[in-house]
Parts: sequence; C-alpha cells; structure tokens
Amino acid sequence: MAAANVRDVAALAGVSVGTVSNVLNQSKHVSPATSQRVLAAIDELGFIRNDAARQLRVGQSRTVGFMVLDVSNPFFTDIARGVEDTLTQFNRSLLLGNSGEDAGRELGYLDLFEEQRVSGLLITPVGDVLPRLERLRSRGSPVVLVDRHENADSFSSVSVDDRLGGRLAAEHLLDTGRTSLAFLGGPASILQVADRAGGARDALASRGAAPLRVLEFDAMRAEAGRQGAEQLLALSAGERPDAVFAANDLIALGVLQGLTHAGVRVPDDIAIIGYDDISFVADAAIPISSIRQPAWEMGRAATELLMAEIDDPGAHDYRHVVFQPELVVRESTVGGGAAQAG
Amino acid sequence: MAAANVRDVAALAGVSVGTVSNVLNQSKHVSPATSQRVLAAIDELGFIRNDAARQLRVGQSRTVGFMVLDVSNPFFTDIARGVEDTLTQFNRSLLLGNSGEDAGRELGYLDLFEEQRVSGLLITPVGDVLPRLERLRSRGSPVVLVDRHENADSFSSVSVDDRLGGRLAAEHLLDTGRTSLAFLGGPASILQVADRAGGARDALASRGAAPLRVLEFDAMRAEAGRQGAEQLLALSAGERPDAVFAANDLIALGVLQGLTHAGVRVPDDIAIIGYDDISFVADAAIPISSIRQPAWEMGRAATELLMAEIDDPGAHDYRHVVFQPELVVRESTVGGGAAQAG
DNA sequence: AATCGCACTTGAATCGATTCAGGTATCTTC
DNA sequence: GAAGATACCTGAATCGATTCAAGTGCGATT
Repeated sequence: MAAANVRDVAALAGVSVGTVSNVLNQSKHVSPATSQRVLAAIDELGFIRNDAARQLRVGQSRTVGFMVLDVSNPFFTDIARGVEDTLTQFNRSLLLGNSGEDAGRELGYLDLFEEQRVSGLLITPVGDVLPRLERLRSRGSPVVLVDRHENADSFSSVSVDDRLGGRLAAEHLLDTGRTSLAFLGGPASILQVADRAGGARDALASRGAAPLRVLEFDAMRAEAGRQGAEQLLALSAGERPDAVFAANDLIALGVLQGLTHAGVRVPDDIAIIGYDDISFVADAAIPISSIRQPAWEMGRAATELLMAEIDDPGAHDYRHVVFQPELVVRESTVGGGAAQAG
Repeated sequence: MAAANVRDVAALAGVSVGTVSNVLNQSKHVSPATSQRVLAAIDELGFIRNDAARQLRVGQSRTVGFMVLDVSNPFFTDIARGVEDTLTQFNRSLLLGNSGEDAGRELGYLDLFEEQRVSGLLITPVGDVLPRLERLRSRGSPVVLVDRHENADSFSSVSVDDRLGGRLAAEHLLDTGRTSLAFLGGPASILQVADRAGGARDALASRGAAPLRVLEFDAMRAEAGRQGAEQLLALSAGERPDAVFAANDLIALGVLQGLTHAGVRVPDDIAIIGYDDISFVADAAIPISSIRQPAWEMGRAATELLMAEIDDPGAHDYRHVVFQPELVVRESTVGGGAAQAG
C-alpha cells in the first residue's frame, strides 16, 4: 500500500491540492465545511504529510540539531531535556548527536545536520569547528553555543559563571573549617576546568589560605576520581589535603568511593565537593555537596536564543546568557544531619 | 549566499547532473578523472547534498527513529549508544525521541517519525501503539521492540530474561545467608517488574525460603527507594527483612541512601541488590551488587535486527533475541574486599 | 443591472537529488 | 573495416508539499 499523498486527499475531499495544503498549515481562510471534508479525507486515508517534500519546497526542516558532548553524563541529558521540552512548545523536534568528545564524530554530525538543513544548531563544540559553524549560519542555520563562551562575539551562547562556581566551592570549604584544598580535574586546556580552578584559587588567595593542589586527569569520569583518591592516600598525613574540589560530579563520586573504601571518613577526615549537581550525587550513600548548574534551564535558554535568531535572521546582536552557579550543601562537606540544600 | 546544488556542481565540473549524482553515491562507474573534477567542484562550492530532495526521490530517509522510555536513566542512554554506534556502521543516523513514559508524547513522536519516513523504528512502547506500529511497518518502516517481548509474534524484539534475572538475584541473596527478602519495585503492571519478582519467588519457593515481601511504588526512581527504606525501618527488628532486591538500580541507590543514613549497616544488617548495573552503582560509596543487562549489546542487536528487516522487507520471520542477565557481585551483598565482578 | 469587494478555491510551477533509457566514444575481434 | 562489446556520460522525468497569481461565486453597493 503506497502512502496517500495530498493529491489523493484532494481527490477524495473533492478539492484542490492547494486547499489541502492550506488546511494542513492552517494558514489561509478555509471554510469550515471544506476544512471538515479535508480532515475527514486525511483521516480516512491515514494520510501523513511527507516531510521531505515539505522541506524541499520550504528550504528548511522543522528539526533542530543538538550536538552533545557526552550523553552518558546526566548533566548533558538534563540539558537535552530542557531543549526538547522547549522545542516542543515551538512545534519543532530534536535531532540529537553525540560527539563523545571526539572531533571526528563531531564533524560527521555536522555534515548530517547540514544535509538535513536543520533550522538551527545547538552545540558544545569539541574540535576547531568555528569556521564550519559560520558556514552553517551563513546558509540559514543559526548556531548557539551551549556551555561555552569562547568566541563570545560571533555566536550567541549560554554558559555558567565557572569562576564564580569555583569560588563558591572553595569558600564553602574554607567556611566549614578546611585549610588545605586539592582540585581534581580534567585537562586544563578545557576552559571550564581552568575557570573552576581559577575561581578556587581566587578564593584561597583572598583569604590567605594555602595554595590549591591540582591533580590533573585526561577524562572527567569516575575513574579519574578513583585515581585521585589513590594519589591522595599516598600522601603523608601532614601533606594530605582535608578537602577535595572535583571538577565534576562523576569525579567526585570516584573520589568518594576511593576514599571511603580505604577507611577515610567523609567528611570528617576529608570533605568532598563536586560540580554539576547531577541527581546521583544526592543519592550517593554520603550525599555529595556540589555546585549546581541549572541544566534544564540552560537547555531552555539556549533553545530560546536559537528560536529568536531563527525568527529574525537579520539581527546580528548575539546574546549571551550567563547563569549563576549555586552551592548545594550536603553531607560530604558538613556531615551529620546538618546538611541543607541551599 | 544560496547553497550550491548538484546543477551548480555539474556546471562547474563540466559534467551532467547525473554524473554528479553517481559520484555522490559511488554507484556507477565514473572515470577517476571525472570523479576528481566533480569532487573538486564540490569542495570549491562547499556543496552539501540536500537530504530532503534525496529522500523525496528515494522515498525513505537514512535516519532510524529510537523511542526511549526515559533518557535520564543511564540504562537507556547506554542502549542508545549501542544503537548509535551500530547505525554509524550502516551509514545511518539516529532520530531520538524521549517518551518519558508518557503515552501522549509517544504518539507525538510517532507522528514525527512517520512524517520523516524513517527507514526503521526502535521502540520501547508505553501506550497501546501496536496498531500504529503495524501501520508504520506496512508503509515501509520496519519496527523492532526493545526490552519488551509482549506480542512477540508480530514484531522482532530484543529483550532480557527477567525471570532468570529475578532468580539470580534471589539465589545470590540466599547463597550469602540471607533468609528474608523484600522486593521494591514499580507497578506490577509493568511486565519486567512482574517477571523479576516472579523469578525471585520461584527461587524462594524452590529453596523453601520465606515468601517475598513486596513493596510497590509508582515510579522506578531513587525517591521510591528512599520511601522503601523508611517503610523497612518502620518494621520491628523481627519483621525486618535482611535483604532487599530492588527492581532497578535507581531504586537500589535510594534504598542504600535511606538505610545507611539511618545507621543501618549495608550489607551487614541488610544486603541490597539492584538491577541494570548502571555505572553509578559501581561508583556508589558502597558499590551495589546488581543484575547486569547488556545495554550496549541490546542496542546493537536491536539495530541489527532492524537493518535485516530493512534490507529484506519481504521476510516475515520475526526474530527474538533474548539476552541472559548476569549477576554482578559487589560489596552491598558480600561486604569487605571479598566482592568480585562476576 | 452593473460594479465592486470579499471569501474562498484552484492548479501549474517550484524545490534539488536520483533514476534510467538512451547516447557517444573507444576498444576488440574476426 | 564492420560489428559488437565496453565504459562512460547525458538530461528529462520524477518524487510530494507548498506557493501564489489568477479565478470563481456571492452578496453588497450604487
């Protein structure tokens, strides 16, 4: 059975194809009676419009591409849900690509998005793709950067003040009586990581505290945290920090596991604070304090910026939404029942 | 700047559009020299083929739809990665829909997938969509059920032997000396939940153990586990089970948190075993034993079944791949350093 | 009765890649 | 050197929804 097309619908309803199209798009005035007949025909034939034809004619699709850094990190799936929920309101849908921090895969998805003529693109870039993004935009697909604020001048973006986040984390640890802080993070080349560490250093300096000890790892996964715990355990009691600031929650979970497994009491001996506030840190056996980034809201904001650019392609005032991170205190830094979500 | 099309490429390369198409699709014999010129023209113009036009002509897209139950559950994102990795090999891409266990959203995505003429569909159905799926298939988009085996006769499917999983969990708890088991799960109307509980009951019965105490919750999230912990704590010491079998790992995490928070020692006082083996249970402060489902492999298998049907649409022998679950022992059931991944 | 305005409808042209029957040049073979 | 085979190339027709200039019918106005 070949799928019905507008011509079949028009024939059955006794109208022209133009009228069917008008009904489908609720655009022009169509008399209620006619509309009714067309809808009945659509229903009877089980007609579903061929989006490829629509797209070919109109020149653009109703889908928006979202290139995610790592789908296995709940932080990014939370952003994705914000994007999806918002797109639904705009009657558009989501084409999700997962670069997995791989520049090659990223390029592959960019090709796909361009072949699809996506109406817009949200991306947390991995490789050096800015020229590519410029081209996409020049061809009618606006681009919004998510969780990146480099090259702020040429693209709209949504980001979080990572420096402030780092400061909040360090200040909280100092406020709760810690004196010696270690930072466990991914490569310093990642701007977020550098900013978070930088913010922590600012806080330490302004309070005259001991300098930040930095342990650097390749990937921001739990395994890095476990390695970090080992390195901390290898230090003499005098050298060992009494607080850990992890660049993200996956690392924090790894550290927690490594330390408690070795009999270190958290937070009594060593406090731990993470970053992102993914739900799993609240569910950890010792709930982990974290710096909350409003993931869902970031997704929504990015989508709204994108829709604004789509609706007004002429405008060249690229906007930057910067969210404020927020300290969430849990037992991993204050112990007992004293913890309160903040 | 209007994007270049095949005609522009053909003109620049001094060939016909047909030849450009042949180069693009590497199908017919094209002389190396001509091919070179065409590729050069493509490069110079920055030509990217318009997939809508391709799709309109060919009648089908190169994308496969995947309708996920809950993107925030790592189990499903792991399946999605298996799907994505496999599709990449087949040179196709993924259109991801997240029903969030909402039948309404599910229908919305089915419309979208049908408008897009996806070349196939993977779905963990929520609502009563089988007639709809039949129609999709009759219109050229084969369907494979993921993690469901109801209506096994009319669709290919990939699933896991949940009954065996339940038995493995219960037997492991009995083997480690537990005598009184509680099952914390979602609504019994979900087949997976019923099967897992059923498998556990089988094991208890065949060993002559005490019957399974079942606590039922609405959603399979960590919050349910916390509530379950409260209910367990409210029982008198005599009544309280010495082992918990959680229907999924999110629940297990919640139980663990609730129990340890109240000072109950895990596993000494109460052992906990979860289901799915998401990575976060291994990273929990007390790593949780679990029943592993091979998520990535399920994604791959489902995709391969789908591709087989796409390549041979005539065949009506629907295949069913049933994976075996696997016990993974961690500290939440055996304590100390004795745990070993199984 | 003629004219105009309004509301609704028509249908040919269009988007761009693919297809495939048919064309041309070059090479083989007897 | 003629017939046939081979390799490569051409370009008009096609997919199906949308667009928009043009058309139709009907009531209101003069």
